[in-house]
Amino acid sequence: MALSGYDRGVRGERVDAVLQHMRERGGRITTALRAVVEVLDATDDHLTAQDIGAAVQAAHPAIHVSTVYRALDRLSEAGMVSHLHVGHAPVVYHLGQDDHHGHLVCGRCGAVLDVPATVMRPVATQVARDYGFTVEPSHLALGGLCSGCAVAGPTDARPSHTHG
Amino acid sequence: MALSGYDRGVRGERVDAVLQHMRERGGRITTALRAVVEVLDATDDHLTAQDIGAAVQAAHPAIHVSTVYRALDRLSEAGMVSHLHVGHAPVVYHLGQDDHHGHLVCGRCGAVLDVPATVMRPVATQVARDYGFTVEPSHLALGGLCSGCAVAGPTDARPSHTHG
DNA sequence: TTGTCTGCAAACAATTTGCACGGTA
DNA sequence: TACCGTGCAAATTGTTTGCAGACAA
Repeated sequence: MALSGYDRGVRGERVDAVLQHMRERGGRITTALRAVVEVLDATDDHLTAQDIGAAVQAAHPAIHVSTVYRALDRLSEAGMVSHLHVGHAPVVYHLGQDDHHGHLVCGRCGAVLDVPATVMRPVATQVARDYGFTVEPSHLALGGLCSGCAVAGPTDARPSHTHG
Repeated sequence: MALSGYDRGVRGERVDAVLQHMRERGGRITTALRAVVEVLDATDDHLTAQDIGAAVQAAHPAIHVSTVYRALDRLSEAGMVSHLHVGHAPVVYHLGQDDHHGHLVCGRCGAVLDVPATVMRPVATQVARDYGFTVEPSHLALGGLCSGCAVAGPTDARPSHTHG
């Protein structure tokens, strides 16, 4: 899912770029950190911490989920990873600061589609004017049904716990 | 917070209307159910289950939080109550099916502002056309900063756990 | 009377944290 | 070598569930 409608950089190269950035920031490049970044880089999906943990452990069984959380924290602070709250499901993470896009979250299958921030701009402008509310495109999520699920009927925004 | 920009019906009358609806639906009108509805009716705020539990227990100490959850479930199924996921904070509930409005969620103070669905319509239309995605206005939340918090600087959408 | 709801406690899932140790710089 | 980052286990938080009893209809 999470079919990116636009370019997000060349896969693989991104891993090095991110790690380089983390290094310059004074952080240490550990096995866990690298593994997390690689997992995130290897997919267009928006992954939960558990998803990432499982993927990381496939290669490095000793790496604990709590370490994944801490790596994600570190990456978030550095602005290299963003998170998104999708309904009642766990938080999903993805590579890159997403200042430049919003999200469409399917309430049925849990898919997350990225949309350029430009789509959101009109609403952002209007609520700024009418409510004094500053929309942060990065933390923007529109609930609804993706094209695949729309044919299956309405939703209660209560998808099964697994997503994707 | 949650300054309703439009009318939501006369307070108090709503309680009876909701309970009446529940009765007609075949449900039983218990002390807990009535208390939950009254709490929701008494505020424009969007309350967490814990908030509601506390308020309910002020009048009826014996009523358990799990009962509040079950009452909210019942009310949700009946379409009398809607819930909203705000960032990493707990789910908030409010009276009325909110098919007709969206939400602005402040990432700093946790305030939830209601906005008429019309504001969201342009985006809804555009993503429907471009992505085949059907936006459900009820499950729509724009993250950002409310007017009060905007002056205090940017956010990480990581407010303190308590909100309001 | 009867079956829905409730109270309680325990289960659960996601995430965080304290502490001593290990590995990166 | 000096710390940052890690592993583990335990604590937290929000929410759900099983069960026996209570109460609305």
